[in-house]
Amino acid sequence: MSTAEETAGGEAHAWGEVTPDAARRLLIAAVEAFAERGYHATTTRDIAGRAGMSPAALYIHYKTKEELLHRISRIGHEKALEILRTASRREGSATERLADAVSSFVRWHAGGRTIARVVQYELDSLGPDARAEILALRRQVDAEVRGVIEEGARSGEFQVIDVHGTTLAVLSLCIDVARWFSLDGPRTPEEVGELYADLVLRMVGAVGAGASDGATQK
Amino acid sequence: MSTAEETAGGEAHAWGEVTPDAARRLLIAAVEAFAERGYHATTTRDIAGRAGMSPAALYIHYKTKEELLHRISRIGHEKALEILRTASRREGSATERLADAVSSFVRWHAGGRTIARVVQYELDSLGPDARAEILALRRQVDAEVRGVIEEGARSGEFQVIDVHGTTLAVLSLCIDVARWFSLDGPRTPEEVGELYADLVLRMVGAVGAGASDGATQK
DNA sequence: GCCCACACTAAGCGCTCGCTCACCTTCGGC
DNA sequence: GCCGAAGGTGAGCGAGCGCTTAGTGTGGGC
Repeated sequence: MSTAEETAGGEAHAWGEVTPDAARRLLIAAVEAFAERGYHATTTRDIAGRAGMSPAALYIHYKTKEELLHRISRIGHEKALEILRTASRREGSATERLADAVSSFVRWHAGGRTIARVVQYELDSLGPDARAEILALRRQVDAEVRGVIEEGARSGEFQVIDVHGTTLAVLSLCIDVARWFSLDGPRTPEEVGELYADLVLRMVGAVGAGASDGATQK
Repeated sequence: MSTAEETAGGEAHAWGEVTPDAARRLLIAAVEAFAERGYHATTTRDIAGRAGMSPAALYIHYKTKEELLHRISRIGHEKALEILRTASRREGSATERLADAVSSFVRWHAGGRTIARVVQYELDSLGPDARAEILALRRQVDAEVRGVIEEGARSGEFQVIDVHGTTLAVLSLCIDVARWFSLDGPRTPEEVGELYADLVLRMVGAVGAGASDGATQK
């Protein structure tokens, strides 16, 4: 069996901010287990075992199993928000920024599929307080994408009828990548990111998008 | 508390094929519970309670809790496949058929949100044999949508670079509706269906799609 | 070289889970 | 009007759950 760090740790997420070392190993083990089996089907014994520790060791670093999910969810959402902010606030046209946002957001959902699955699908397993905190982060994610689409629509770059609905659809498309993507599949995260960026530009009616020669972005 | 039939039964799915009556009530109760809390977080006592029966009654009609999920999953996937087949095999242009398929598929995911959630997100909770059976149905769903997109691409109606990837994205968009849609939200299932049909026609580069006046379909 | 704070383990507590079993109704066939 | 099958119940089993507690090894400060 491989250790937790060889699999989830290789997913381009540093987890550097989590200390001490044992707490980080437990967190990575929990991300893996939650992504594979779901929060409720994962036992604390399984998490501790993946981290190479006894079941009781978990409770030295975390108060409950739910605290693990809460921490994972917050770190993941903060990372997702950072990715979208970087893309949407750089210089460039709305078209360029939307394409960048979608492709990098999709790359994160595909490449870091284990954490993305936990972030996107285990939200309901959190208690009311923790869920409320995470939902606030999600509203910021939504606002970031909506902002770019709104700008493009106002400037005439995009042809959008329903900005809120289209924002929802764009995020929806990106998020669902975490459900179906597999590293064993025929596509790399980069390829899916590029394809999806092109599809989204078509959805918003960006000028020049959807031409027969393919993507307008590189 | 309301009974199972008042809520999930009102979701425009007949469940008529399930007999006897007690078995149907249990199935509807299970759909509700699985959709709300997830398969693993749902107890057999909860299901039986919602159906107004004792915990032991469940085992007269079903061998295990997993058999309930299997039955629900198969019925749901068959319904989904039927919806897509009806739309994709009717007469009309590829544009009309794709718009019809997307809008009716989305309406089903939004209006029948409880069963759609179970169908789309509890697949991994099935055992290997049951999952294999359901995956075969999902390949048929995929093929149905891909067929329409392929026809439109071949005839020149659509401008599609990657047929498989675009099919994946279209289905992805529809399926994710089950995750976020709420009847308490600002949109009706019909409105989302129309919006999404328009967005999908833009994605495939259908001629006339994405004009400033909105949807090309009614 | 002693000591204690710290990280960790072995054992197990109380509870709830999926599921079973002995028994009880109800009801159509004759 | 008796009878067996079908459908239901109350009680509870064995297992595994989240989590706790008493005790152990260890490394830095003095």
